Amino acid sequence: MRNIMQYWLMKSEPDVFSIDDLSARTSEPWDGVRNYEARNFMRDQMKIGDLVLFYHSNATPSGVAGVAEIASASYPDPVQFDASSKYYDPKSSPEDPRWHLVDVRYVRHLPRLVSLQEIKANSNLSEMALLKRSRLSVTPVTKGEFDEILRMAEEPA
DNA sequence: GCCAACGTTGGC
DNA sequence: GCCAACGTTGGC
Repeated sequence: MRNIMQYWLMKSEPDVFSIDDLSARTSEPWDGVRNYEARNFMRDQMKIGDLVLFYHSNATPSGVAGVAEIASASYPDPVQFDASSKYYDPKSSPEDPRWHLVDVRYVRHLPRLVSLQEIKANSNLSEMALLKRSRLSVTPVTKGEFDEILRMAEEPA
């Protein structure tokens, strides 16, 4: 039986790691997430091949810049054990890791950025978790929402 | 750079 | 277990 494809939105600050950076790599471990709900999505629900809206946060403007895909099963985030990392977690251990991640792989840039402002203005997207949970860096997206964002990117802003 | 939203920590 | 203090996210 084949798995049902799921859709996600993952935020990254483009000054730190942008869709251009992702496109230059084979895949990227999505490390540093330190929110339990976001972790649970990665650890428990993401499957290889799920599609991701790559969202630029803290940007001018912020918005969806591209598409990525989940490229690995979840595994413990290695930087949680690295005392020199800003993401080091002294309460975690390899025997009982607290933080898990997945690898993310570039699929494509959108023809243009679909801004947060446009997303807010589109009544088809009013239920997006992005809008309801503005601080969560990993959120689920419905197929309808995913398709709508891609459709918007094909049209002039 | 400001600050509102909101998740986490820790004293009690 | 409550909740005030604190820290972080992210739009503007």
